[in-house]
Amino acid sequence: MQRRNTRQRKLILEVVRSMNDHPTADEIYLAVHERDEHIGRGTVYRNLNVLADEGEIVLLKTPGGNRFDWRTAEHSHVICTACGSVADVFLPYNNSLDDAASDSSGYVVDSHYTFFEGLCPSCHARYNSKGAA
Amino acid sequence: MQRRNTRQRKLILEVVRSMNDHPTADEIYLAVHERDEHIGRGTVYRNLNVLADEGEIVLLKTPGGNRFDWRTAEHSHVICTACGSVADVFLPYNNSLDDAASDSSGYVVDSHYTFFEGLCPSCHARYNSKGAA
DNA sequence: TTTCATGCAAAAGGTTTGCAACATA
DNA sequence: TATGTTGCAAACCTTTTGCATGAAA
Repeated sequence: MQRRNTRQRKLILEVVRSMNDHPTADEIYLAVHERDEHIGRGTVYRNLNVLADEGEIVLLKTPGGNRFDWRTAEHSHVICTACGSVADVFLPYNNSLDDAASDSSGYVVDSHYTFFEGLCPSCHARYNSKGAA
Repeated sequence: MQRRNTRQRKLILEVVRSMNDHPTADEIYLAVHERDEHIGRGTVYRNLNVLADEGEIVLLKTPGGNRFDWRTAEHSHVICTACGSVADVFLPYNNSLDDAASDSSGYVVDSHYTFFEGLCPSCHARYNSKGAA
């Protein structure tokens, strides 16, 4: 299937690249919709999948919805267990883990990703000031 | 909120413990429903969350639905990218990663989980015999 | 008896899809 | 001109929720 570089696809990629966080699909739809109110959700969701497929952006499956990241270099993520915000974590990729996992599971493992959980700076500050653990 | 150990809750826990894979919430509902056709989805989903909350079982968020695992000891998982099946991976937990992630992100990281991707034995065999990479 | 939990069905939240009209190559 | 893509709305799937009824403690 030969792909077409439509006006909409270009706009969606541009918008994702302009967003600094790790927006959910719907947040991207909202941002795109602000720039062109005739673009539908279907188009945005479809194109996000296409772009992720092509490697233009990275799909990040998180509880509460798929998120997308324009940084395609290998890196991990941390999610705030209080507010759900996501940030980047740059750590060296440990290839040997995949081999160890293959041995342990019997699957042919070719990759892994690590998801960290914790509190973002502002939630941490808030919890601390309220005295909760 | 004082919890009650209802007939339904006991049955649901029993069913999860009897399932060897990593069943999705709905698969568990189906299995429970086979034993008592009056139990509703709401009850099963509610109780799975309660049980996970209490630490009786472990909630595993995967694309395509939440899965549950009766093995509560720390371990990782591998998912087959072809058929979606999930298996256990027993690897030592690397505490130092959390510190490194804290440094990298600015979050206060307290845990992480690693998700492996690959092919399960039967999908691997199938792909190989068909000649695909 | 008190109040937490159930069963049912409806709602919610996120994503995908069918299809006729449209636009890109 | 051929066919991938859009826009719209409806369908889907998984999970949550409202509420009257039922059952643990």
